[in-house]
Amino acid sequence: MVESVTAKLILFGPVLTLRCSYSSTTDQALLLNEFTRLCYQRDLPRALKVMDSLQSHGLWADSATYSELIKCCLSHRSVHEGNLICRHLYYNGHQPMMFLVNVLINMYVKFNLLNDAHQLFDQMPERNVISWTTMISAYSKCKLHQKALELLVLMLRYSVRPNVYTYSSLLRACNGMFDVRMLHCGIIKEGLESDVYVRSALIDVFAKLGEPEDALSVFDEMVTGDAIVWNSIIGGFAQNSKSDVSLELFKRMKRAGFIAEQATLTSVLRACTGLALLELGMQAHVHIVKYDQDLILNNALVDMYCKCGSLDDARRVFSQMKERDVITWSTMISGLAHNGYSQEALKLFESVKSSETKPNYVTIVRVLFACSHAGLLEDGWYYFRSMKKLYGIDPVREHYGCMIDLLGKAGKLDDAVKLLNEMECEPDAVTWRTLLGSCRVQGNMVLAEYASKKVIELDPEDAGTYIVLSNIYANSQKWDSVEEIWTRMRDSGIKKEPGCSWIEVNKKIHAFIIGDDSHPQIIQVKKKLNQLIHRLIGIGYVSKTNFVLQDLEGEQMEDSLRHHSEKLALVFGLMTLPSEKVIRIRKNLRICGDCHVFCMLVSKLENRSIVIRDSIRCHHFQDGKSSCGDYG
DNA sequence: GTAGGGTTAG
Repeated sequence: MVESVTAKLILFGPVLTLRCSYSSTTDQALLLNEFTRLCYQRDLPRALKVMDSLQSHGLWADSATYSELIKCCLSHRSVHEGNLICRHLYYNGHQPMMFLVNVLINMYVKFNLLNDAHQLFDQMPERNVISWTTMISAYSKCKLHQKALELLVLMLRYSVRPNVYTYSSLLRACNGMFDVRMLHCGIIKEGLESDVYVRSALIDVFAKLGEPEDALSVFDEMVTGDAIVWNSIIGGFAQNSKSDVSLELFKRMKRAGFIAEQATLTSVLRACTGLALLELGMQAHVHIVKYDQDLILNNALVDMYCKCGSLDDARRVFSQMKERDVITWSTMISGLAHNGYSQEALKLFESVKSSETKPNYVTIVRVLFACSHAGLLEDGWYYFRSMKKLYGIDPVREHYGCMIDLLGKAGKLDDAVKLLNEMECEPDAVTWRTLLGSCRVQGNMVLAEYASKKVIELDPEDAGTYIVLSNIYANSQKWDSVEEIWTRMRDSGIKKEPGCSWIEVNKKIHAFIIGDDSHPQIIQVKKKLNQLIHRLIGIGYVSKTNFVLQDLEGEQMEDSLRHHSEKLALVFGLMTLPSEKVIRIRKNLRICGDCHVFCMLVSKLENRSIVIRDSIRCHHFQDGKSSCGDYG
């Protein structure tokens, strides 16, 4: 490493030694003065010229002056000039002060030239905590967490004590709880846990690793905080599917007198998206108007409107955006498909070509998702086969997953299996679950048994797999096998997630859970539901009894379907919302075939628009039809 | 004097 720096110096040296015109001490002092003046004026070109003359005299200015000049290089992103300064400082075996080397290392880090930074670091005769922290921070930012931790061990070996800067940098590099616990102990031992940066890093890393309780306890122990720590905790919960906690914390933040900025509002939108809270999301939109050209916020807004099933609003925000990036396009493509407009999604993707944006692998995943959601087999094959050639993107698991779904749902299970076997990466639980889903649609029990075995091997805790398999058996009246599955689930302590639907009425969220009568108006709701069912039967409604999970007969069988949570939420909506208002429901699981028919008929009978977001898509019911076509 | 924090698609 040292050799390469020396090589740079030799290359640079001889040219400059020719320009020697100053000789007396006064001249030298004047030259140094001139240099300092130019550096503080940030006049980079002239300062560099004078630097040449200094070098030919073997003169060096003071460290603060060079530090100014380097700042100037950084603000202009002038890598070449930064290199010239570095060579000058090491010219002729000169050793710059430790402080200045730290500044240089930092410069290389900011230029993303980690090797150059590390080279200077390696040849330092002495290093202080700042030298170490600069390198650790650099590796943390590049997600080279192992390297960052190695440097911590080394610095301790050199008896340099880490400080709050070191720890806050290091925490960002953690990707396992072991490292976090170890660092957390170090932080407490050194008495550094009250530092606000350390705390926000701890909160972020706990949230990132799916330990929101730990994140919250670090947050709650804090005596003083600032807006960014609030953003950390609100964002942390929003990213971990704990949107309700995130919104509660947002309320607390406002009560504490903090103003919501872009980052806060983005997380709040994400939380609204997670809970499908359109009304609240729209309220947030009002506060966002002053940041109307903030790209990240607008992206979050588009996503919120799409996932809350309000496509017109999403389209409006999208079309008014002055700047769009790959996330904007991917979000809108995905959002259209999510709401049943796959053809429009593909058209939009075609128009990405005339924009400046280059699609990335996520964009292609969303395009294939659009194809699979509408059964667009030919389009799917076209995009899948051409992605490498047209966009230079190699297919990964998610791309294969969409294709397997597309083929399987289109009845081409053999082709789906063939593609699964051809995958360059190992299929994971999600891949096999996708195939299993297709087996349910196609009623292929043999393949379903094989696929579910694979899913259970890879993800034994997932209740959904057992449920799908039990559904397949139930459809074929194989009640012994159904019973066997349920026994197996009981024995392994795996619990089925109960079906739950939520509806927002008058700024309050009402939850309806299957088998749970705790909603205060549940008796009226059920009574009204029964009346509605009778009226629907009058116009031809027949319960699709094969969606029942247990071996029940006749009346009982119909009853358990009758009380699916989305039906209860829908009836509650009919009872409480004004007739012109769209009824919007979010459900945690997929909507079942019976409820799907039920909603279509209700939309016609009651002349209502109904939007139900289930675990993978939005269904818009209007005038007896659903936006998802046959691909529910 | 030089080193550390929050936000968007999957």
